[in-house]
Amino acid sequence: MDSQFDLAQTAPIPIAVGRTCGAHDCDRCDVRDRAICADLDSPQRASLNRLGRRLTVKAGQTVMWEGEESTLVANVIDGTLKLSTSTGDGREQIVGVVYASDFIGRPFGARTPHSVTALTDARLCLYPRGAFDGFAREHPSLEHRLLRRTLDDLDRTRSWLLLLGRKNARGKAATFLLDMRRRVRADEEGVIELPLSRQQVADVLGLTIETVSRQMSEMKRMGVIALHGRRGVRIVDAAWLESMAEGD
Amino acid sequence: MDSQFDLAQTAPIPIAVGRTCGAHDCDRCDVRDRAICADLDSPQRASLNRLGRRLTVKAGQTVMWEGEESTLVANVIDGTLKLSTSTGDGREQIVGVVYASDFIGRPFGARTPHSVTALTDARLCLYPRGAFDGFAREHPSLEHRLLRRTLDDLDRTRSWLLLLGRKNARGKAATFLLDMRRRVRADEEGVIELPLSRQQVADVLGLTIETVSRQMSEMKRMGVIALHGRRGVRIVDAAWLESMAEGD
DNA sequence: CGTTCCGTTTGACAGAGGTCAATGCAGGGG
DNA sequence: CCCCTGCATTGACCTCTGTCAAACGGAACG
Repeated sequence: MDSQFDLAQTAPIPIAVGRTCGAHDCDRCDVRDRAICADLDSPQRASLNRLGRRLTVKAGQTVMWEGEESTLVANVIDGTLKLSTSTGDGREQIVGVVYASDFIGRPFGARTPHSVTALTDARLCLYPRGAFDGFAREHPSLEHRLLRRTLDDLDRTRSWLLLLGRKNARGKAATFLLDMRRRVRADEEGVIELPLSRQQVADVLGLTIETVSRQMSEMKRMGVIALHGRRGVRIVDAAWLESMAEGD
Repeated sequence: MDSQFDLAQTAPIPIAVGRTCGAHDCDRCDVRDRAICADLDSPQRASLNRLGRRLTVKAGQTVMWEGEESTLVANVIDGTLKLSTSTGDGREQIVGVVYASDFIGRPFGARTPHSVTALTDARLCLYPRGAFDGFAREHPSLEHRLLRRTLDDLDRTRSWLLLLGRKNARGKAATFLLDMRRRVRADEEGVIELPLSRQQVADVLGLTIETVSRQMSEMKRMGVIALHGRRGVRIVDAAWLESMAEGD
């Protein structure tokens, strides 16, 4: 149901092919004070760093597959990735979108419950799961950050249940745009560059690409938003959008 | 959208009205080895116990309200409760169902993101959030249990996104029944007593009560399940149900 | 044992969104 | 600079699920 884009690009690329480089300098890391390692002191960060490695992935590459053994976890240094699952007959649902400083993978568990695929080129800080688990158990401040982050993820995911279960297409599209406004920085003219294609937006919202397109077009016609090319959106009337998100 | 049942019973009952009793004996607690306090030693459990109190709630009572300040967290000793959110115009979505030994409330956060309402009579082990947070920070083994539990919750919630976003009514109903089979013990004849009314099942699946009812009736007609009264279900052909859950 | 209440089931109908198909258009390559 | 590829938009149609309404039936009560 997702485009051939993903299938074509991800199938032949095992994770080892991503470009890895040796240790990097954690003290100068871009996401140092937002990632889960933020509360570690410099020597602790260094020893965590020794467990892992950097990985650069290109847009479209899949880093982890749904249902496979959970062997890796990672911090996102840079870029945007999607978490997704599929039904037996191939319909896809995106269950999360992660950004710089977010954490991916399944610590303390045998299987990765969803696939992780890069939406943009991305840089990761990759750790073997077993080693990470051990390190985490010995560093409560790390586990604490991970716990808070997981609790936040859970809250956000549960609010998405309300969207998928009870909102109509209009409300879904409006909620999505408001969420993007919070998560993606706009340019000087207030235009947000969506990290997702129309199909991927549909996969987030539990809709078809046609319905998403129709909703966007109609909101544009109404003057709530303006569209700039395929990925650009400018929110013209945020209050109106908010009322739509609640279902009017 | 949920029945008057909830509104009538929950509105006038502030939490303080639930029957509380003094400290209980943690060492003899029913859920002692499954709840998050499982890895504490006896004196640690005792000091946690001193922070909290027992609370007995009746079916229909709401223990926490969506959006209110997060002042309480709790272990479920016994009974079943639902977590729910609503849209501005009153449509409800159940975002989780919790059972004995589960943990409820929002530690390390200002607001409770969803309401918690008892589906059956229930007993809770209630802690002030601030005190619990402090205790948790000082006891990594407790935080570790909480982290694992939260990671499991997140996985389960994400798989529910797939259900709500991409499955049809048939697939939703079938998946729900299979989930109940795992979570609720059947009697000698294999009959599962659902902890949810039809309306509540609808609120879990993002459907209307009529659609749920029709799906159940048709599955009965097909011989996949048998219905016993309002809440009883016996799964006759689990394999068939599983194929329906995947979408055939 | 009958009555009432309320959750559940069933039916008829309508509409939101999915499906299928054609057209439009942005962006990269020759 | 133009063409070509593939995503996006638009349109026509149909299906699934929601809505509204009525009938049913189990449980509690008199």
